[in-house]
Amino acid sequence: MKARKGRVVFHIDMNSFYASVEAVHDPSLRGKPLAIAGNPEERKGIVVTSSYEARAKGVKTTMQVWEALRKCPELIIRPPNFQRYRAASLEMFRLLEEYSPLVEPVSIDEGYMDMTDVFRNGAGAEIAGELQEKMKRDLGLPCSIGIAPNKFLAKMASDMKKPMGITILRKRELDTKLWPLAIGEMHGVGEKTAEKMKSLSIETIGDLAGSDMQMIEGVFGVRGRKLHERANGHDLREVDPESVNVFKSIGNSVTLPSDTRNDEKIASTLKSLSASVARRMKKKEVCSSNIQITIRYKNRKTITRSRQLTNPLTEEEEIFKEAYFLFNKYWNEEPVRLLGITSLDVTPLKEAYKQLDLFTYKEEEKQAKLSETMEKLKGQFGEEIFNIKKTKTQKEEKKDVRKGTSLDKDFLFEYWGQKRKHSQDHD
DNA sequence: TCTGGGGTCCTAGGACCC
DNA sequence: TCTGGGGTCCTAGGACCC
Repeated sequence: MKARKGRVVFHIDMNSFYASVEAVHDPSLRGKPLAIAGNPEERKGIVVTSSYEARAKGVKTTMQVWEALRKCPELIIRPPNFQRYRAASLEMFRLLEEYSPLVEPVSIDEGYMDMTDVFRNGAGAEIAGELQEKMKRDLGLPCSIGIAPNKFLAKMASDMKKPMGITILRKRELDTKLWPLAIGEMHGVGEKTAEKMKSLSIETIGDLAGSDMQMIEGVFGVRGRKLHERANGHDLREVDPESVNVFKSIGNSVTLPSDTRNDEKIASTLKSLSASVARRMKKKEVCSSNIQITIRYKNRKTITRSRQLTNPLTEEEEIFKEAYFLFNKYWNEEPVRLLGITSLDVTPLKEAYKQLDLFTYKEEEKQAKLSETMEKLKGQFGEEIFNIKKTKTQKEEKKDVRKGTSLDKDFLFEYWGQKRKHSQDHD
C-alpha cells in the first residue's frame, strides 16, 4: 500500500547511551548497575546516565552520587568520557544514513529520520527491526525506535517501549496509546506546565487534546497552542538535516570548586571561559556582537547580564574584556558558585560585515573602521571572505534561522565537518 | 551536606521613535 | 496644554529538553 500523503518519521533514541558505550568499551560492565557521574569533590557529582540495572534499583539522572550509592551500594561509577561518546555517536549517525539521507540529529544520542521515500519505495516496517539489529550487532548499542506520521508522535512512540523497543503510533491509535498518558509525560510539558494543567483539571494528554484551544492559548500562549495541536496528533515540523549547522548561541559555564569572592579566581575563571568560547566560535567560523555572563550565587540565585555591542567579536581577549566588565558592573559581591560566558546572536563571519554599525561613526572614521575590520577578518580567514553578495533582507533572514532546535551541537557540527570531508575523499 | 552544562524558544517591560 | 498608540529594539528571566 502506498502512503501518498502521510509522512513516515522515525525517532531513534539510544538507550542509556553513555552507559551502553562504556559497556562496549569494557565488557566486564555488562549487565551490572553502572552510573556515569562527575567528580563529587568538584561538586559535580551527579548521575548523568545509568544502566537499566541501576535504574531498577532507583538510580536516576541528576541524582547525587552519594544518594545513588545509598539506593544501590553495588553501583559502579565511571566518569564521563565525551571523546568516546562522540565517536560512538558518529558511528551511530553514519549507520542511520545508510537507511535515509534525511537524518536530523537532535542530540548526541537521539535523532529523527524521514523515511517517507524509503517506505514509498517498498520497504516495510520490518526495516526498523533491521536497523535496530544492526545497531546492536555492529556497534553494540541498544536503541528504541518510534515510528509515526510526524516528529512529535515518533518521539512519544520511541518512549513507549524501552530498551530495544519498536513502537508504531498511528493517528487512529491516539485514543488508546497516547491520550491515556499523564500530561507530565508529554514532550514539551515540564514540571511547571504539568502543575498548571492539573489546576485546570487536565490530567492526561487526552484531557489536553479535548480541551478548549482558546482557553489553553490564553493561559499558555503560543506554546499552549502548539501543545494542544500536538496532543491531537498534529505536527508539521519537518525533519531538517541542516538544523545541525545553525547556532544561535555558544556558551560555557563552570561550577567553581568552592564559592568565592576572590577577584583573581574570578578573573582567571572568566579568562578560561573566554578562551573556550573563542575557540569554539573560531571552529565554527562565527562571531558575536552580544556577550552574556551568568553568575550563580551561593544560594543558587542566578542572574544573566548581557550587552549589545557595535562591533562583532571573535577574540578571546575581547570576550574576556566584555565579560569582566559586565561582571564588575553587576556583581553584588556575594560569594559566587558558578560563572558562565555565552555569545548570543551568533552570526557566520561571512555575514558579519552587515552587523558593522557604521552609522555610529563620523564619516571620516567610517573608512578607517571598515578597513581595520576587513584587515582583521582577512588576516583570519583570507581574502575570499569578502566575495559576498547581500541577497536577503534582515526580516527574511530571521525567518530562515528560526526553525533550528538543536542542542549539544559541537560534536554534531564536527560530524558534518567530517561528513563533508568524507564525501570529498570519494570525489 | 543537596541540585551539571549545553542549548532553544517565548514573554514581558522599558526605551525610543513616529 | 495635555497626551494616544503602534512598532521595534534591547534586556532579563523562565520553561523546557538532553
